[in-house]
Amino acid sequence: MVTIYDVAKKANVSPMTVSRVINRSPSISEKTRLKVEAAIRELDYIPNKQARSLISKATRLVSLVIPDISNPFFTRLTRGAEDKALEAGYQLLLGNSDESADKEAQYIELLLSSGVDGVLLAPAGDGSAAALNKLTKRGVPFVFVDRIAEGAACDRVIGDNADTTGRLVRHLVSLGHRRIALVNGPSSISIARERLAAFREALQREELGFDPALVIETHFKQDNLEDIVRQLVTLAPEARPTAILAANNFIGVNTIRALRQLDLAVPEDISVACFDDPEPIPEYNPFLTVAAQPAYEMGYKGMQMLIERMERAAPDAPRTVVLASDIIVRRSTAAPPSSRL
Amino acid sequence: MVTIYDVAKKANVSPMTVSRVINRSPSISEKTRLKVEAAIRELDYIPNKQARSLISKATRLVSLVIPDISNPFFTRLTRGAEDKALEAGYQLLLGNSDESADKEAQYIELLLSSGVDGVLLAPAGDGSAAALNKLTKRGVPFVFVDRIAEGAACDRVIGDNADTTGRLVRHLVSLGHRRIALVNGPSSISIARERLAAFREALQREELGFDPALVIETHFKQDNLEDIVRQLVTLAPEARPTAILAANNFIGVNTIRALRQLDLAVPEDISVACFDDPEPIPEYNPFLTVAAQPAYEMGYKGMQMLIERMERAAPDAPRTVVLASDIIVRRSTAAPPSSRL
DNA sequence: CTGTTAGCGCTTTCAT
DNA sequence: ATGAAAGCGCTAACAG
Repeated sequence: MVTIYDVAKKANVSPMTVSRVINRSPSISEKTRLKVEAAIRELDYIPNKQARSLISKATRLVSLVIPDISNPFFTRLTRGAEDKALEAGYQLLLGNSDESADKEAQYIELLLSSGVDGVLLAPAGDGSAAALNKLTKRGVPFVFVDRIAEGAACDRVIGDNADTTGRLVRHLVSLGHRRIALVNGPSSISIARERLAAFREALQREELGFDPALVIETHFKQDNLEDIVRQLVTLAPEARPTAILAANNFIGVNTIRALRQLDLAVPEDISVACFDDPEPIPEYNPFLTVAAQPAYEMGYKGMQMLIERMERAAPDAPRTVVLASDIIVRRSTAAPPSSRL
Repeated sequence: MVTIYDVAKKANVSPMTVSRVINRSPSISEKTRLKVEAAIRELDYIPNKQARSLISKATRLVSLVIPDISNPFFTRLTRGAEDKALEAGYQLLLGNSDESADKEAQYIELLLSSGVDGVLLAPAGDGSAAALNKLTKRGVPFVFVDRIAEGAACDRVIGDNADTTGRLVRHLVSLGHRRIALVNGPSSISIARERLAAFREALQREELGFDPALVIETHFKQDNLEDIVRQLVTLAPEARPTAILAANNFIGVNTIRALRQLDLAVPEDISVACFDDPEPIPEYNPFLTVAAQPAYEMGYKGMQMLIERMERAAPDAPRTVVLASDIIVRRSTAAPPSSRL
């Protein structure tokens, strides 16, 4: 391995001078600098980050911890985070928590020993707070994206769940739907709580009653929704929902699969809309009506805020950035069957 | 920061003893071990990886360099790679090359100074070889996934392009197609070359002539394919293709978009099939007929081979693993218009 | 502008 | 089974 000593010897200077050249110290004569740079090139010298980090306590490593990179929403978010990280000279360590607070905690433990400079996180739930305390204790800043964990005061970039939910409900009501079901994520996750609260408010605003039987809680990654959906569609005709709002793209897609298994046509028999676009590639055969959250921007902005924290360029008080969604109306929503009689 | 010295003092032993406990050295008395472990827990001590790496020359960091995480094929591949890495105690550094050899080279430069133990790579093209030489020179092993760069003898996990192309062509021919176009990726990328060669062989096997006008080279990330597609569909009726084979999911999807813009219906007017499924989530409204490559397995197996290299548990000779695809017939392919008259 | 000294946190080596 | 000394590659702090 080539070290500064090798370079120093070749350039006939002290190791410290080499260090100064690497770090672009201004107090180096042009002549010496050129001499050292030549030696560096000749020897193909690359500074050892481990040694530097040992002194500086900074690694230029950041981590992004998300539930699952396979979900197109998080894929886009990841791409945004990576782009910003690279721009600022940080490298991105990727971790999937699979919506498990345990796996997330394990991962954070790993990060602690890797010495990451910061963590961008879509927490698996409020149970994340314990692991996050360890980060705080070690002075590793973190920022929430998409979701937050209760009990941690830190920067966050989140979607406007109230507004978005309201607009989705508005869309369905404007089509003529009066009984709308919500298939939600676990209430341990902030976005599920916010979406439920906004759902109730939206129903009230539309002067529709709230029927607890039309709200079902499942997991954001649950793929078999047949039982849940059957429960909804086998309600008495006057209680049965004519539209289903799914709290994320996974639930949306799997709701449609379940409806198909139950021989119900979307949107003829029942309408479906969801949060987050399941389509990864600009549309060619899109089906689901969705509230498309700006996932790329969430990742990008979240990383930007994290970098500001790491570089102590942010005010002490936690900041909140709220991003709006686009409602994209596609084929999965239409007027309810009754209004078409 | 808590160091082994702090732990040593608290446990009334020497730092070396603490080091032995951390590293599970067998030559430690049960009693001492317990004492040290208690001190570690009390002080919330976490070993500093930078210091360890400085001595061991290993970082337990691996990198995955792919063209674009946004492509569902690479998303799945990434998930496979991450799962295997975590299993083996490695952390994954993610890099997007955007199909640019320059960006890839820059990224590899970064990796070199980060001291990654190995790199899993879907090279942007044959131009990658130069950057890869630097890895070789520094003794950093790398493994190819999905694609290879000419001029580097290393392990690889690739798809069976010959067989897959043959089966896709077979499918189209069996529907009655006689004139099939290939919209391919750049010939600087191995999979594009292999798919073209296999395409020619398949046509020959099916006793169809090869028409160079029906092969068009574009980029795997090009999103506006209108000109290219127009060029194909405005050929004289007897020369016009009745089916288009797209060399990846992006090209497939954008071919369909372009056809739509040209007011051509798929599959009524023209059939389309492609490599790699553009669907990220188990089917709910799939349209494109595809050759689904086992992306997750590619990532997983590739990472496994890389780990074997890093840990010197592999034979010297480069290994090649070839994985087969599934042909999934969906709605975008049907009999050609002529046969339906 | 350049060099010397010391030490970051840990482990290797050699003693005991 | 345990410890003392030296040093991994680099830079902060000081000296000149």
